[in-house]
Amino acid sequence: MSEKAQKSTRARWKRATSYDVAELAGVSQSAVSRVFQDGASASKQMRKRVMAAAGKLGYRPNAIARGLITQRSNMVAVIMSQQTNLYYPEVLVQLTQHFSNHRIRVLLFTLKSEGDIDSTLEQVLQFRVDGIVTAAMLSRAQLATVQDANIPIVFYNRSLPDIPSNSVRCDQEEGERWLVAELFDSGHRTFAIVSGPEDSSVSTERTTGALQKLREKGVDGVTIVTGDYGYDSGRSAFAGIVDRRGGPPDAVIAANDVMAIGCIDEARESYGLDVPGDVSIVGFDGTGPARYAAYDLSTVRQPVKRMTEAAVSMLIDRIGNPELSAEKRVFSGERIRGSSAEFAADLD
Amino acid sequence: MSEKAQKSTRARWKRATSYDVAELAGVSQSAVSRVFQDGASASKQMRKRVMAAAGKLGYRPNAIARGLITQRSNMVAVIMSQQTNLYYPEVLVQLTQHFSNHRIRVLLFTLKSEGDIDSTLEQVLQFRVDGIVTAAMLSRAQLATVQDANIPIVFYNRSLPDIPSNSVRCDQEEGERWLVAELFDSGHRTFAIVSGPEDSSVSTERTTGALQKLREKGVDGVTIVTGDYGYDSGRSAFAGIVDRRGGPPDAVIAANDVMAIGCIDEARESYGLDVPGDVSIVGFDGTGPARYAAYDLSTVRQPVKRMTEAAVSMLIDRIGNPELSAEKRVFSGERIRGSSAEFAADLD
DNA sequence: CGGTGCATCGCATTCGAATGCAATTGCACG
DNA sequence: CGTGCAATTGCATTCGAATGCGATGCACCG
Repeated sequence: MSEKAQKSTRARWKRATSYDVAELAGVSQSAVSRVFQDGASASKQMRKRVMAAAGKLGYRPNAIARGLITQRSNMVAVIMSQQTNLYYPEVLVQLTQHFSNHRIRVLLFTLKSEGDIDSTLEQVLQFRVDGIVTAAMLSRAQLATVQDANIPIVFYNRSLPDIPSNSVRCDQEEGERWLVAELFDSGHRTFAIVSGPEDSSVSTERTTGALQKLREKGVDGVTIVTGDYGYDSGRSAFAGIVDRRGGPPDAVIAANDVMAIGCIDEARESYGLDVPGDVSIVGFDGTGPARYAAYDLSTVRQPVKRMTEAAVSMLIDRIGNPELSAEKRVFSGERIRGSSAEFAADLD
Repeated sequence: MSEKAQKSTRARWKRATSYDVAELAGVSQSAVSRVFQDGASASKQMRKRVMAAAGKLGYRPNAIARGLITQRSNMVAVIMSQQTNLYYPEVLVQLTQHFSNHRIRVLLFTLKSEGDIDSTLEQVLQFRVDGIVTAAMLSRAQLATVQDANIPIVFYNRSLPDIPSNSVRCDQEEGERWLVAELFDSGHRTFAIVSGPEDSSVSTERTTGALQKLREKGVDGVTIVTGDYGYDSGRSAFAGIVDRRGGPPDAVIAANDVMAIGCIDEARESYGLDVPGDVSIVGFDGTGPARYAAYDLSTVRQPVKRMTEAAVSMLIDRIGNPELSAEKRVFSGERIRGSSAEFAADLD
């Protein structure tokens, strides 16, 4: 196993290259290269000799050098805005998993704020990734930069209107409209919204969807407070709502599950309210905690598995064929009726 | 911005190289290379000319090619066993963040099971990463492979006993002993343990720590059931415990917070038990949900920020100086008294 | 005005593997 | 045993940037 002694001229130890293997096996470097490829032609005995020598030297092909000559790094960049949103880790893991089935590796980029994309993007481009999946919004100029560099890109849960670009997303507005409709139809008349951070496009869409339906139903006087997707911000948001209105509304619509849970806890603990008796609270995402018995949220679950699969296959298709025209795929969320909101059970 | 028209002989578009820039600027390729480096010597006007040409061509240095010649990929591998454990995503994000402060990128590897490390490791090695952080256990042979390849590696939350290797971890056993001691001292006498998956070394340590202290206190007849770190497994684990014992124990020690929450829900909902009145339940990790008012777990929080910082700086030190001898850093967890377990408040 | 030293720049080579092309081998068949 | 075709193999070049070394220029000093 560990017979690396052969050339260890004291300290400096260089990793074996295909030339070393070739020399030891008494063949050419190209032969070695071919043995370590899939479709290449090499005789059975050649394979054996080369593999033997390679094993002895502990040789493995250098993916960096390979990438240089083949113009394929076999890496994709995944860009995520570093948010408290519990929902992204799952996305990340799924993406990684699916890509790895195609022998592609994920190079991870997280953003402190959605602000410093520019420098991040520069990095991404320098690494010559084969493609990009971004869960952070890009400006028109930034997208243009990427396209000029000829790198396929897929937007996750966001898309630029009127611009041909690839995206996979969950219909946030539709989901939110459903939640509101259910609340309204089961008798709720006063509403408050806890939105996410200002720079989150997902939050914007959710808020828009909710307001749309509320307006349609003729509801006004909706209190809107801003959170940061975190638990504490949910709690203080609820307090803020009660404060501003002088009492709780019939229903609170939180931009994600975690804040919804924060609202519930604050309602119960600090105001002694019954949820859903006194106030109904709904979330969005359908992440783990939404199912916890103490909360049992009504929410909309994003079909993460299907969405990530779609993103991966769209990207891979474009890597293989850059001429493919843009495509946007929109998935409906799965509607979940929990018990933290009083929905009329017989409707729908 | 988008003046990429210059050489677009129809379709095939090649990205600008340092030679293209050199030609346009009327200087040598080495000059271009030097302008794009930190410590290199280049006159002010040279900088200007080159930057102008580079801007016109949309040139950016090719990190792949650079990596080949400098023998530094500026990438590190992070290996995580794909687990439900809510706690890892945070670790991942933190690691990425800290590495990026050192201009190092994270190449992510997730494992379906801790089993297929071998193939994963092979991949890692092929990509010539500068270092590795692993949150999955490696066998002795696997570690040897990595060390033979001369790649610094840091274990996260696990370490090989008796083998000089770098690791950063939280003292799981100590934390668990504290939890058990508190429970015992406040009167609990019958115990059950919900462990994590068999192949999770972290779970093993936690269970060991708990059993240690229990034995020390003279407790026996401890029921042990196995879970998978997930919510549902927590619920069924509790049911299994009651089933096997013919009733609930005084206290349940879950290997992580999520399973603890599952236990609580099952106890309350399916058995009508009061937590912590009838049964005390403790967890481990100190992740977000542990603080939710409905659960308010007694748990041990891992100091993620400090641990990840430590891991990153240890690794970077070793990348800079491979001769540094091995080091193990152990952090104590932060002890959190929630209300899901009845601890005697006046002690300690 | 000649000499010394430093900053700057270009030349040529290097990193490790893939691949087009040509040369060689092997094999089947007549 | 000769021919033809296909499968192997080797040679030489290529990918894009970094860097040791030598050449040049310039300032400054005596």
